[in-house]
Amino acid sequence: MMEDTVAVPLDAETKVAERPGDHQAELRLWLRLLTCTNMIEGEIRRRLRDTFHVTLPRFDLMAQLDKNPGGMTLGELSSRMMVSNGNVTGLVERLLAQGLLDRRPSPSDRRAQLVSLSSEGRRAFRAMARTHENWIADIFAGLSPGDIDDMMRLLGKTKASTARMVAGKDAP
Amino acid sequence: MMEDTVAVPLDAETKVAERPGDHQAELRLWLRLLTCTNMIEGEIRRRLRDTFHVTLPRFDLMAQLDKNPGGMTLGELSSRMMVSNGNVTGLVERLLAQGLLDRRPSPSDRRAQLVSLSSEGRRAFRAMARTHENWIADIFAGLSPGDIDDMMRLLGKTKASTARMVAGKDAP
DNA sequence: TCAAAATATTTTAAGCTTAAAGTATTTCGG
DNA sequence: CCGAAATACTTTAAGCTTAAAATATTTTGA
Repeated sequence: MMEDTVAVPLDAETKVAERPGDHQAELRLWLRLLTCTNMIEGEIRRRLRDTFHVTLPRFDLMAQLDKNPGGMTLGELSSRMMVSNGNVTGLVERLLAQGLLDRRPSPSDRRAQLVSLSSEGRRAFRAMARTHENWIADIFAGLSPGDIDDMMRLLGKTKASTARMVAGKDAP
Repeated sequence: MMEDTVAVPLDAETKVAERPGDHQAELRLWLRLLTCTNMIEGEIRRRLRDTFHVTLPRFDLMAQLDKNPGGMTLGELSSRMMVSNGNVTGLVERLLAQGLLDRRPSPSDRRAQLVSLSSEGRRAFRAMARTHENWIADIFAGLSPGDIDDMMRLLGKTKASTARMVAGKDAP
């Protein structure tokens, strides 16, 4: 059997199941990626809570609506946010109760409803978004513009590599 | 495109708040980092569930115990995993109920207890870890060794930059 | 047309997660 | 020694999240 054929697997796309199970570099990369992201996400959550008394999921939902002033259905929110339908149902309920959203039936589909930011919701979101943008800039202030470009490129490559594994891959 | 003179609300106050509030590059980087990490994490969760009927937090807890055969206190688990004490209490309860953990009182401190993998837990974890390692290798298969090095370095830089913001920073 | 399939949403049950408050024990300073 | 502070852990209340089942409506195809 092919033993010492270390030669770069190229794009072979053959599962890694090659020789020995030594994938320490990839494991360490994944651990660092996860730790780093969680650290940033935790800090953003903490600040949103302490400064604006809002949770990250609610902020994210409001951000989607801010980008779509015409309103969105729950299904659109669900797919844009990459979370389940039931999740969106609950988030919208709570934001409606806070008076940050408006809701109206879809004119074309009686199953669906359209939600959008209320005027209070839009005002609140704009204020939060400005500050949030500065937090993010501060967090990445240690990276040069070149670093940011490099990281964008590498993350793009990672995303593409991951996409090959998600959903099917083997499916005909 | 956006109108180009939106009169930046220049509310300064933070260090980044230089001239204009244009931190689009950093925002896009953060969005991509988050999306990429969530995509990978979601896939790993899905596979752990479908293949081994285990959740990621339980897998992570078992991984800590596998690295510490002498047993760990809940507090050690909590700080290593970077989650709250109450969270660990619940995870340990469920893993004990599954027979995957052993628990004994700490010989030196009657407030504390030591938990470790049961023999069944160790056997189960080892099997899962081997497969998990291959999943991670597959996911990052699109990155060259050089890419992995670059990404490790950039994430290290990001982590250091973030650490400056977390906990205090302004505190005297 | 009309029944079956697809779609939009809600409900349910289970688990993860946290902050804050509470309990038990240990440590420390006087 | 002894009371105060610190530490290890648990409990509680609230919210996030998902998969799966259920409901309502629309679309589709014979």
